[in-house]
Amino acid sequence: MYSTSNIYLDDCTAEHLHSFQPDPVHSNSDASSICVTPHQDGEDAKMIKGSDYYSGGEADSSFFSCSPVEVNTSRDSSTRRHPSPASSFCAHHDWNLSSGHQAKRARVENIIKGMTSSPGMHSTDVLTPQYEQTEHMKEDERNGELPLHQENVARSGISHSQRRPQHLRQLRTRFYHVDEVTTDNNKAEKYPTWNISPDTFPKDAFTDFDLEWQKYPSWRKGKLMNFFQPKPERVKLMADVLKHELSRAVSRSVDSVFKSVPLLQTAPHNEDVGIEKPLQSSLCEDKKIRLSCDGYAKVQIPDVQSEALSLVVQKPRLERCDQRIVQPRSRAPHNLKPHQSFSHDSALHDNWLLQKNHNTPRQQVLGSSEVVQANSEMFDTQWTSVKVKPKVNSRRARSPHTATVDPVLHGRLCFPRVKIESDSVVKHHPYMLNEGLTTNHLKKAKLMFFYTRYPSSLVLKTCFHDVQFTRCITSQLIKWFSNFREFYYIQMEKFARHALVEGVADVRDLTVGRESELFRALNMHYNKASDFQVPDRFVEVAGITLREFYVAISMGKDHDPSWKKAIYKVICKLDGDVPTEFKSHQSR
DNA sequence: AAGAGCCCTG
DNA sequence: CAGGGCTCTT
Repeated sequence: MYSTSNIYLDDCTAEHLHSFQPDPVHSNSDASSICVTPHQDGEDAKMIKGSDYYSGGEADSSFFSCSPVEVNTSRDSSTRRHPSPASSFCAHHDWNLSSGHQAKRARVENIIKGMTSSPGMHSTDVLTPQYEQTEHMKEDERNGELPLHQENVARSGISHSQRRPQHLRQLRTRFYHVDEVTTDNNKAEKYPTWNISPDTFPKDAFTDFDLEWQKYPSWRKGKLMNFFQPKPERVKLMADVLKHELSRAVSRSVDSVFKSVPLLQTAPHNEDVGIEKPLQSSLCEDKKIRLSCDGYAKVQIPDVQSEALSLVVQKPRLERCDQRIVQPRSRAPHNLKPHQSFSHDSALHDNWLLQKNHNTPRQQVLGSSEVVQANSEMFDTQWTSVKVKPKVNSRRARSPHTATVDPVLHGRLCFPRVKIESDSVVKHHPYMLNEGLTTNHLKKAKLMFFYTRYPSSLVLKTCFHDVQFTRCITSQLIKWFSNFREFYYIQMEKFARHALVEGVADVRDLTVGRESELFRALNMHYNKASDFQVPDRFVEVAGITLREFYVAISMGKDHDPSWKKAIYKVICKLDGDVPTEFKSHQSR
């Protein structure tokens, strides 16, 4: 009897299995995915909210193709007794029903069919031609019923928020009718009529029933039949639906909380600690995450709130960072992203932008009216595209730890030669430490060079909080800065000699401006993208360095093998503090 | 002796 | 940028 429907449902099962692919594009054109995707937990739930999900007219039509009969929502049962197009699929049935019974049965089948219509089937493809074949006499009536359906299909321009309630209303309506069908089954004819008020049932419990229906073969194949069974069975089904809906809603809520809110963002904000006593950080290191010898991360939550907690404070608040903060040079502050989630990269980028906002007093004056009321979310836009790159350190790339690390932690730990394609993996392990340095660490180190040419290991540890400091890591960082200095001094010597050759007579004429060639060379090296606002202090230090070289060379000191050391001594004293933002736990 | 830093090289 | 040798300082 219901073989046709069941076969159809089986087909739909396959479709829905496919539709579980979290592919928004796919969803767009796949009606079944509309029904299935909501079932996907957490991350995929975002897709539902996304405009993609309901954006296309095709999606609209697909959605409604799920329930071609639902549009027949009139309470006038007398006009509903017609064979549905679905009944034509049941050509092999040998029942000798009255036309009225056939019509009712066909309607039920049509409901089922509508619920499980295959992906990409436009409602009109399924429904209209057969209607035209079998329902000529009902043409006027259908025209009266379809508008709700077709109007929605045609209304591709309306927003998701506008459409969604309509979807829900129709889903509800559908199930009222299903209930009506089953209720009428209990009546004399054992066939549906359409007299039951929708108010009989808790509407919201069924808003997604259609979706659930298609997700659970047992419901489709078994429970479906319950609609034609005595009321106790039906009530049981309703109860099942309600139970499932409730549990699913709870699950979704929990998932969404844990996925949308970085796990420890809810932890007490510890930025005060990081800002007010940044240099104490290393003293607290041992309270933080420790990595066991086999490379597995061992997370320890400190007994006392300290740097370890601050480690998980992912987003600095600009307004608290520094009074010198002004608007970024090149990015508008309103470039906000609705959802901000922490990631390895975004953290670095936050830092990076915070640095960018670090300006000198002169710039403060100029930009004081544009002080960023920073929402740290604004930074993610630029950084989410950056993937964790293989560690820079080739030596550590050969670390045996790599092989033993939990794959889930891999992304967070930024192990060498691991290309992390999924930010989601990276984002959800805020307690993890990097075992190695990444290119983002290198970028940060370069930016730090604008403030300090000779960072102490303490400063390095403070600024690279997310790195498990080993001797190797420390020496690598030191080596980086050694290389930075090398380039810096080479440039200085080069330009000093060039100035001498040029015939610059007075040292006071030797200045470094932001438009100078020397500055451009330095900026290109340490700030290649030029997206960081180089602090004026660095420009000043560069000028001093240049003049030191100029004087030394002009005085012939360069004949001394160690003539640069005196200059180094001067320059190292010009080191300034690294801005707090570099230290406040966003070193990645 | 150990470590820091510079220099040179690839 | 990394590796290695070298010098210098502690």
